[in-house]
Amino acid sequence: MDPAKQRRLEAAGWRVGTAAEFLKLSPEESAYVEMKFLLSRRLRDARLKEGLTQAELAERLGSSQSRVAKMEAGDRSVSIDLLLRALLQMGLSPRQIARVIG
Amino acid sequence: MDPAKQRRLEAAGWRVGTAAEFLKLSPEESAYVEMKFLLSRRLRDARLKEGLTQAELAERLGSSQSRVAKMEAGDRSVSIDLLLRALLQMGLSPRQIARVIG
DNA sequence: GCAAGGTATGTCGAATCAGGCATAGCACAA
DNA sequence: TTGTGCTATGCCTGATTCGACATACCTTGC
Repeated sequence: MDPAKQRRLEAAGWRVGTAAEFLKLSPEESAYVEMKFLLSRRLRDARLKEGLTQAELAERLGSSQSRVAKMEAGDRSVSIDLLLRALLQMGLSPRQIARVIG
Repeated sequence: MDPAKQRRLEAAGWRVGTAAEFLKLSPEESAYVEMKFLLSRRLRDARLKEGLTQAELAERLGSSQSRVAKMEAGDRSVSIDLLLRALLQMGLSPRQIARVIG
């Protein structure tokens, strides 16, 4: 957020902070959520790069369109395990995956 | 395995191969298992480096000694999610974790 | 030998996560 | 507008994973 906007909001009585602050996440929880977010975004990029729909990717993964949507959204019901398996299935190497989270 | 030993075994009628071959793992499955193994070994190293017993680490993680043993063994019942959370709890940064799997 | 401290293994009930279905939302062409 | 293709969301049910407990299995020192 740009500083000017933040000043305007705070002048209007709003408190401005990060999602982690709002949700009272510990540093470890924040890092976990961040890693998950990065992996989910990478999955979406990989799918779009191959010109696939969520349904097509789902079929390739042996899953469903709705689950792919949730994977890409970093939904609470999606584990990092699932994201990692999906990315490996998309042909990413462990090294490439490491670059995503590091 | 050293070549001489392999020759001896094969001369005795044994077939020699990798775990992945024996278990008929796809490349993706192999990579997944490998990542999990690397993470579990890193957790053990981190624990020993701090001079903790499994029980002490378990308490720090809000878990149990038996589960820590399984984490370090890369047991089937242990998810990569759990290993990642444990490593973050041990103070590793996402960057350090990336170096483990990459 | 055996006792103690640490680690591994098997099992359980509870919690979480999986895939799948239904359907809502959303953008765009006809 | 309506229809069509794609994506998002809510819920259900079964599978997996969780922490926990009991107990077996080492080592090491007595």
